[in-house]
Amino acid sequence: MNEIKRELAELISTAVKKCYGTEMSAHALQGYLEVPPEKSMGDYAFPCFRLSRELKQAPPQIAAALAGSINAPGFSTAKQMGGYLNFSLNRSQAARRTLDKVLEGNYGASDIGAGKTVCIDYSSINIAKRFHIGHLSTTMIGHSLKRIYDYLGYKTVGINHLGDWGTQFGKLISAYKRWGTRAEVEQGGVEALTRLYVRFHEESAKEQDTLGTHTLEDEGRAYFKAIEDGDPEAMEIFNWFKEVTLKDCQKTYELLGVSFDSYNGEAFYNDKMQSVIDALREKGLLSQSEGASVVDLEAEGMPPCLILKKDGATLYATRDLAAALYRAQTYHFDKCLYVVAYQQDLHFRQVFEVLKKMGYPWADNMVHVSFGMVSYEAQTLSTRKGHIVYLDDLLQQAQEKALKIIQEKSPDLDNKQEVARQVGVGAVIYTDLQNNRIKDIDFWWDRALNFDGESGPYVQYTHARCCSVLRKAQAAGKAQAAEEADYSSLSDDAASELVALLSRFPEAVHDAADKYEPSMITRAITDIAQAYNKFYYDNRILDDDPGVRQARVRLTQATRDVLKQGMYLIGMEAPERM
RNA sequence: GCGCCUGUAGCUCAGUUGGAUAGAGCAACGGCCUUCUAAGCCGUGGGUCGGGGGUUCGAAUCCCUUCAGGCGUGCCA
Repeated sequence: MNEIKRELAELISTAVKKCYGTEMSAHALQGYLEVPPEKSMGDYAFPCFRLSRELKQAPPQIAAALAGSINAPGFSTAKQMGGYLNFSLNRSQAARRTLDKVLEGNYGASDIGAGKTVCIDYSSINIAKRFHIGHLSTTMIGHSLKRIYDYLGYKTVGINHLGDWGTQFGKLISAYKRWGTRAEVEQGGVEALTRLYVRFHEESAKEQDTLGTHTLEDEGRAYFKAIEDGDPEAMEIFNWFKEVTLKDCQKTYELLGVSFDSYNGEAFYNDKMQSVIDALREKGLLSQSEGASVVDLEAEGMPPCLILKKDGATLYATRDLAAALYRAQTYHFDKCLYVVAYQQDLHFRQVFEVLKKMGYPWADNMVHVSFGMVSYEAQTLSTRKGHIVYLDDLLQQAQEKALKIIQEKSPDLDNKQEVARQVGVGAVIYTDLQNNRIKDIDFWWDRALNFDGESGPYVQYTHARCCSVLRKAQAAGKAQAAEEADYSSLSDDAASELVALLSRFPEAVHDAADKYEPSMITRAITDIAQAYNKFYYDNRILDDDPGVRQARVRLTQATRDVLKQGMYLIGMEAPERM
């Protein structure tokens, strides 16, 4: 994966053999290689403490012995520093190799996923609810993971597991039939549906307080029963509500650049649960407890998994089991990811455990990719209290702010609206994928709309800056053939740091996939942008010397490509001017 | 009560399967545009890595314990 590390590991392996006569696999040694805390110590370090036991010698002596027997001119020098064996790469050569590799194209891509399928369950919106900031993480983490796995050669299936089942939809139909009109819903979209739903609750509460009756609640339940039974009128209205919701959300998805391969949600699995229940019975896993049918998980240290209520109705877990089985049969996945907030941690552990008990070997390939909660100015999000930030409002504000800055700083830009969209939306996405997903997010407007420092616009700006330099290079007809580049001009600290970061980008992509952590890519491109900006100030790219100029132009090209690819992998667009 | 997660600079967070003097950004203050995009760059200040034990040549990282916060804990999803 990282050629440089691999070769260093081979050098160490050979040296160990030569000095001590001991066989140590380069592959194992490679894992020990690390980056020293300071540039002056070298580019890679090998801690010899790990070998002292086996080689029966003190670490500094091992380091000294190995350093003495390593001789790789033109590649790297090795020296002993305390218990470390430190390598200083030949910077020109490292630059040449890294840039050649990056500029080949598809840098960081891989075929390790060839022939394998990953299902990703993300976003999973609820019908008749507006898209708000609480839905952003599942949407963007899932979308990013899809792009990352695609890039590593996997076949990916993006699934929007719609929340389209439950009594609330019966209530919604009841409310619509009592107080709603077709035109109102056509025009108002999800907001109109939400108003109807809120009114239902108000009227129902009023009814119970003043009359002590439950006519509305009963009516809502009856309509849900009608949906369950496939009543044509109820189904017609319900399906229409679904369309209205999806149409509304589609606008936001388009803005975010997010798409799905399947919208099979809870309703879709309605007729697929009986076979799950039958299978559980057959395998003798179902037991009765307090009137309900459950799978006992006491041995696994978990509360029982509820499969059927005492009235025989199915539950959330039943539906998720049916969905898992369907996905296994339909997609033959090698991995099935659920990008869902950590509140549902226990639920997924139970469902996965039940699948395991059912004897499905693929049960081990189910992963709950959990993430933190979103609050708004230190308080819980609440639709009813109006303490909420809708995603389209956030994206709108972000775009407006971006446009204002563009008008200030780049009044001559042609496609201001377009760039404002890319930058505004990019800022929101970046912020969402900036930190480890497990962290809770407390939303504050000023933070969300921060365009300075470590931010989406910062990375985009650096990319645009690269593009600008490259345009100038092109315009001046100064683009030279690759062979003429003088890589020794990339030996300064700023350039070699940038080269080192570029060389580690493929590892970041792999790590992000392994850990289901898009933020690792966000961080990698932020570091690269920082390194480039430093390099940019220390050096004049379009130097008069053709060889120097060519080397710096190539480094700029490589930076642009990696930034663009990295942004793509987290779902950001990369404007060429801003 | 029990289970899971989180705790690092004033704030938001990084910190690679344990490694060298714990790093960024924001905020504060001070510099840098007659040179390729100043949404940028450079500098200054700022830390009992929640506390206490332990393992180790070495701990922010692993183990135990304790404190604080969040989430979950049977018929919602």
